[in-house]
Amino acid sequence: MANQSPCLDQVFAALADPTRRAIVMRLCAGEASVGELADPFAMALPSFMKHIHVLETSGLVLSEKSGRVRTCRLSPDALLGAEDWFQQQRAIWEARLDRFEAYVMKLKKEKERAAAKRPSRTTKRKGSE
Amino acid sequence: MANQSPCLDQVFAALADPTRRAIVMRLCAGEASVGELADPFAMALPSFMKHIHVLETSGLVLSEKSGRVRTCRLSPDALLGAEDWFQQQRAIWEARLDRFEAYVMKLKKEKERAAAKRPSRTTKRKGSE
DNA sequence: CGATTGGTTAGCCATGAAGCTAACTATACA
DNA sequence: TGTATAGTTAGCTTCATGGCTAACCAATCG
Repeated sequence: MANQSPCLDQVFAALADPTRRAIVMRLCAGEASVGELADPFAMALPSFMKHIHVLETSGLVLSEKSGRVRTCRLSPDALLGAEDWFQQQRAIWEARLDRFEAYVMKLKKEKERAAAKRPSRTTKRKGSE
Repeated sequence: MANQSPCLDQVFAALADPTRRAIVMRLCAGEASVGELADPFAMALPSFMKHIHVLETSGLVLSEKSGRVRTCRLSPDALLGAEDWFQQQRAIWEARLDRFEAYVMKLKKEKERAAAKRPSRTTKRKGSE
């Protein structure tokens, strides 16, 4: 019952913006100052800083200021947490698919057995593979 | 150079909402009607339908109506696409970490070699691990 | 010291997202 | 045929987001 997702909200929201995804991608390659990060974007600094702030409050990015330059780096935990979520969903999804496949196989076998018993009923299924 | 992300925007935005994540999780376990999906949520139907619509336009969910009931199911592609994004970032991140580690190792060796040459300079580094 | 650079704060605006109610459509059931 | 069920559409509020400008620190550098 524990709602383990209060941070996923913010992580996904942060990653929903292409600018912020680009920042994350850039930071994957190594830490950088705000100015360096902002450079490729045609955007006023304050606007850009908002993105940085969103990334920070989501936990995706850490930063600290030394002198007058703020250096940002990736905090892998949030990223990994989000990736985990996908993997969990995929696990459930795939488990279901396996069960479904097993079910289909069972049906198939039963049908074959039935067909063997009374061959009168010919191939009368529609597009079921 | 191809900007393969116009959909990631919508996928991540869709997943940023806990209601919609819950819907996705529910659909991982198998398809369901809108009514079934909406049942656990204390929310007016039209509001809930908006979430369904967001999930559909993001490509995460497919639905079709037969009779008066609309049945929803997960479309795994978008989910996998988003998961891919994480894996790509992690790959870059880890490659960098490896390079960084190699670099640190190199520094370490050089330091040891230097220390072996002139043992005068004792342990004079500050908290660098 | 004074100017420049790098970032920050404050405040404004437009848009969109998330919720609601009310009214409507269309299928299914009696 | 009439009524209940399952969604849908329309339209409204409220609040968050993403962008801007202008003014403001605070380190550096000449």
